[in-house]
Amino acid sequence: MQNLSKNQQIIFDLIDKSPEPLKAYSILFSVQKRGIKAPLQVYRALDKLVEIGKIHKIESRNAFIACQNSSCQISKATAFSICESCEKVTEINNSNLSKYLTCFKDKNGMKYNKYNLEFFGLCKKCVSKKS
Amino acid sequence: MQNLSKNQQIIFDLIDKSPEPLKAYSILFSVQKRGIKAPLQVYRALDKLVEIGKIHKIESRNAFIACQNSSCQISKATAFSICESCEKVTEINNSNLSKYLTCFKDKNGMKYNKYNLEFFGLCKKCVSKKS
DNA sequence: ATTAAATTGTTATAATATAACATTTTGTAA
DNA sequence: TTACAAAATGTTATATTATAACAATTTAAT
Ligand SMILES: [Zn+2]
Ligand SMILES: [Zn+2]
Ligand SMILES: [Zn+2]
Ligand SMILES: [Zn+2]
Repeated sequence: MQNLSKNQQIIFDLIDKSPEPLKAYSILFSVQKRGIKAPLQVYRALDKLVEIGKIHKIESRNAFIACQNSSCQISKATAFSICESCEKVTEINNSNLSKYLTCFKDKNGMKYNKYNLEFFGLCKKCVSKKS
Repeated sequence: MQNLSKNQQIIFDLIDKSPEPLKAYSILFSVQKRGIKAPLQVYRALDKLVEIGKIHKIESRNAFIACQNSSCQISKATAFSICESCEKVTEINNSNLSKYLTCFKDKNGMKYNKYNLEFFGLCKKCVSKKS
């Protein structure tokens, strides 16, 4: 794995330190003091980081999170749990699940080489708050 | 299931007839001749149609497709296959898969009440074209 | 008839993402 | 070490997707 470029490193560090998924323009705002001034600079770094599997995009939220697995095969098999109340997102690392989905074949005979799964619900904290 | 309103019906008909997922602004363009002139009118109808399970949003494409199952429990359990070459999208109706995912519990103990799964690959047509 | 909920209409604006082009840096191989 | 190609950067403008705010109208149940 090659080193990250300057912009990629700045943006990865920010996402990696964040306890929650970050949106592109909130990233842009945060890194402006470090010389990254335009949306494209952010999006290009994000694209690359996604491509090499260091971060993932949470599609339903248009937000980015650092890979918590180090075992996602370059973002080809991703699963997340999302709390609909506090918006906490956790990457799921479950070998049974990933095996099941990686091997899954539908009737149409199509061969899949990638999947993304998002679960929604209430995290433990939010469940207890409501009761 | 109550009847759809005028705007909802117009927009559902369009999506239902389309062989491919439709994007909001392409829908807007198509229904302007029928008196729907503003983005919000489209988005409101889309929101409602998603809510009642008549259509689904393909999150990775920001596009909408009619439900092909009639058995999606109000969009609480959705799975799609997406061809990365021709962008054909098919809703997967596989009881084994839906059972597995509906019952899935991760170590974190979080209880899920909804999921969305998107598979990516090459459809049969596109596979044979490349060989 | 009364009323609440849902839907519609409308203008403006926010948020997300890419096009196009020029320049610089980095890695690699003659 | 020079020459070349690939990757990354910088910059301006613009395209695409989505929501805020407010007023009016329609629908459906008492
Ligand atoms: Zn990961
Ligand atoms: Zn929560
Ligand atoms: Zn469906
Ligand atoms: Zn295809």
